[in-house]
This record gives sequence, structure tokens and C-alpha cells, in this order.
Amino acid sequence: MRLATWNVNSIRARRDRVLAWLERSEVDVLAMQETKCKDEQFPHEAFREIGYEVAHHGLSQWNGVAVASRVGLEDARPGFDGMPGFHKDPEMAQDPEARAISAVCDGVRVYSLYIPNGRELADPHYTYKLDWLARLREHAAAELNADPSAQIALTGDFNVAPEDEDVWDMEVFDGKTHVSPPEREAFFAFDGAGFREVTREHTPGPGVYTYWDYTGLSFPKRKGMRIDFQLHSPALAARVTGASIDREERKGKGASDHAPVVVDLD
DNA sequence: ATGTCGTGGACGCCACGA
Repeated sequence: MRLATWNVNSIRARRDRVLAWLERSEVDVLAMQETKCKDEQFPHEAFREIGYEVAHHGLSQWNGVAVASRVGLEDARPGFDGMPGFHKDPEMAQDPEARAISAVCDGVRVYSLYIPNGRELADPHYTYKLDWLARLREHAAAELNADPSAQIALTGDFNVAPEDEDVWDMEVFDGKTHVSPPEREAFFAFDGAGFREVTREHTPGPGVYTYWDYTGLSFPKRKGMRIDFQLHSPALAARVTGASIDREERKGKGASDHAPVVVDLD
């Protein structure tokens, strides 16, 4: 089975490009983030025509996550137990956001995750990001604890660059989000919960990224970040035979600012 | 070979998020 994750940055703007990529990439399951649409706006029929069933969770023009599969799609669940919401005023009620969905595809529970950006270190969004990651870890740990043989994939845009080599210049990120010690601790805590990041060993750096900002010619200048990952439970990680980052998809007009991150399973 | 992109609201720009 081939399992991919891709922040598509609007499925309506990217529909034909995503479909064309699916048709030639031999991907069986694709987790998408930032679909930027409500459920009724998702182009389910176009995916169905090329053989993929889709579970989508979108509440507004922000966020939006989906799992597309051509090997079965069962028990789709939006969110996860304990998922926090957000409001820019911490005193107000926190609004739910469409940042997580999961479904079982050929025996694997695949999560599509869009971790909050954090914005600035002093922003409430940063606290939200850390809380969101901690709650996700607690949920994933409980799910694995209930069945240690479960095949679980936590895939998506983590908005964390875990290693210094995951950004093009650490000095530029001094005092910024994505590289702060608490964010990195929150990321590595998944390892302690039994979830191993499986793509890096097959796509070693430095200079290997999954995201390049649209501004300032960052892609041709190779100023990117590695922030998209796949964290697998032990039973799933044992099946991994390879991984790749399709940076060709970042090229040309109409590209997402993220590249697909692909894992091959036996 | 490329000097941001996408969405929505009230337009033909602005606000917002990234």
C-alpha cells in the first residue's frame, strides 16, 4: 500500500492538479490538509470518478482535512477525543476547528492532521498549538494502548521543524514558531507514546524540505522547511519499505506551497 | 525561469490566515 499526506492549500483551487497527481502516483490513500472548504463544497464526485472515496471535514474557508482512499474507507471520524478549539480571546468560548479526521483504510487508521500554526510565540495561537499537540498525543497513546497491534498513521502538516536542518537557516528562525524547544518537545513526545516518524530515514537531509513559502522566490532559492510527517504505530512502521517527498509537485503555476510526502508499505 | 496565494465580503480592493 502507498500512503501519502499533502497540504493541498485549497482543494477547489487545486482539484485538477491533485487528481492528476493521484492518477499517476499510484497512491492508495491520501490524507489532505487545508482543503479550505465546507463538506458540501468538496468535489467528491471528481474523486469518485477516478476510484477514490473521500471522508472530508470542513467547517468554513479555514483549515479542512480529508482522507481519500481507493482501498476502502470505513469508520470516518472528524476530530479526536479531547481536541481543543480556539478563540483569539482566551476568555471566550473556544470554537471548534476542522483540523483532524481519521478513517480506516485497508486495516490502517489514517489520520489527516493540520496542526495549528502558532503564529507568534506570544500569541494565544501558540499556546493552542502546544495544547493541541499534547491532546493529540494523549489520544493517540490511549488508542495504541487499547490495542498495541493497531496500525495507526498520524500524518499531516505538523507545523514543527523538529531538527535544525529542517529549516534553511536557523538564525532566521530565532525567536520564531516552528523551531522553539516546547514545539519540538511536543513533537518528539509522540515517539515516547510509541509513534515513530518514518519518512526522514528514507529522505535524509540536510536541505530536504516539504514546504516552501510562496513569498520571495523561496522555492528556487531552496529556502524550505520540513514540517510534514508521517508518525506510525509499531505495527505499521514495521511495514514501511520506503518514503519520498515529491518536490516536483511544488513546481510550476498553480502549485501548493507543500509537497506530498509518500510512504510505501509492504 | 520563478519576484505570494486563497477565500470571502462587499466589490473591482481589503481583511485575514499562512
